[in-house]
Amino acid sequence: MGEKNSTLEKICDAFPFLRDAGKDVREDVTAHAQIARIPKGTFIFFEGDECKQLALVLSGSVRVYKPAESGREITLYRLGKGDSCVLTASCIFSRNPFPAIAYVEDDIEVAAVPSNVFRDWVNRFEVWRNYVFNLLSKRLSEVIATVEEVAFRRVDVRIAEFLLRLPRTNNDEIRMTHQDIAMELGTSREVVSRILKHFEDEKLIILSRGTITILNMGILTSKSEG
Amino acid sequence: MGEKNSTLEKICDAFPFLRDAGKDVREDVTAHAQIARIPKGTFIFFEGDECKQLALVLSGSVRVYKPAESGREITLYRLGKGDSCVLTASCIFSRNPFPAIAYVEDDIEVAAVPSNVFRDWVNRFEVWRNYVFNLLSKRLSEVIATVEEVAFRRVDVRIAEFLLRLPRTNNDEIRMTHQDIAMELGTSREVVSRILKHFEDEKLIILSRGTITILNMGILTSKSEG
DNA sequence: TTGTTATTGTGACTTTGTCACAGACAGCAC
DNA sequence: GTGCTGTCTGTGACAAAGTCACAATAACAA
Repeated sequence: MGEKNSTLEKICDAFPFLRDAGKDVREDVTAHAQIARIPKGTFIFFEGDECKQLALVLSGSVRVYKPAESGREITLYRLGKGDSCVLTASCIFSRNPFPAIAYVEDDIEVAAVPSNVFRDWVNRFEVWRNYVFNLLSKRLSEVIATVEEVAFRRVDVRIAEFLLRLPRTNNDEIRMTHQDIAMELGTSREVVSRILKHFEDEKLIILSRGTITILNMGILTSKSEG
Repeated sequence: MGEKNSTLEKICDAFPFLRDAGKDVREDVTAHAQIARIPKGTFIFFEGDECKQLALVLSGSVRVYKPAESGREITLYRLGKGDSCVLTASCIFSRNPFPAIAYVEDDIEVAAVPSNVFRDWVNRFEVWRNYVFNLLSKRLSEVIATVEEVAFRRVDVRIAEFLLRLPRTNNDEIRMTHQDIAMELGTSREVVSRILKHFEDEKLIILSRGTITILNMGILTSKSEG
């Protein structure tokens, strides 16, 4: 019983609207959600032909990206705490193939719910319906923002922006290869190397194998706005 | 009464799932949906701060696009028969600004439903929930396809493809300016002119002011696949 | 040490985007 | 007709981005 409560507590932490939800909603969650861990490197959604479980993400990170034949790829969005793969589920449900790939880049903890149970929740509870709508509109906004990025913005600006919102060590170091950045932004490794080299020439960063050290935040920031 | 029935008939024509739906669903539609016409050139969604009406499109065409500061723009998707702007509605409902612009490019006929009524339908009827989910997943697939296009595919290929799926007169003429094509694909007018000129040099098309005549479908098709 | 692999650098080239124009065409006024 | 006024298209020069082939280097294991 104590364990059950801590499970619900964990889920409420990622899905705060459940705190204000009715007792029936919360009891259903307790009754059907199974906490599970999925290790880094796992590709989700494509295991079986159908997905019988829907994953509500409690922690960790899932990268959803689109690959090209050429080998290039681009990140569309990420799933984190409070997200879930309803979108994939809805694609699969409506028999459209989901047009992207998702994989776990940071071990995730999920509350797994059988698809038919989740469907039932959406049928019965408005809070779940609202959740799903909000999530879907958020996703669409993100992907539209990606369209704008690739169609209209310069790559140097996008790289500067990207570097600035990346986690850094206390020495302002970023551990990431040029290839990784290219795959994030949908460009090619050579282009990233070239532009980073320019940044280094301008004393904005220092490059070494596998790490980028940020020297001059200010100018880099102004670049990311230009 | 005969009028009411013909209204429902019109709506069923665009939303065929209503034919198989329960009597309660259909009666609600008859009771609340108002047929209206919106003329070409109207910008939708941004009239008032909130949209109190949801439009179910019966005919015509709405272009949803993203503009850039430079003046360039790109089409994200279109709404036609059987579509609706639930997405916008959901964005507005969740207080995210809708990150694009929509305007009527071909007079549309819509069944207008008050937002709160539609919300009620979604709460009560599974057919409407399914409709909304299918629509949203379709939209997302479309926008993801757009990301792939701009990130990974060559402009000449995209233009060839675009020309081939455009409506033609019986003389294989397409009435459209280079600027229009550029705005469709998210590139610039000069690039379109340049590439069309190449196509003309290769005897694939003939250019004249405001029209493009397709000469050699076969080679153009093979280009569009390359 | 030597080999192996991942990562980065580089030069030459093509494609795409930008800018600043110059013509060319259609419609309309006169 | 002539001339005016937009809109549409063409062009040349350049910058930015993507592609290709290959060299150089760092990290690391055998």
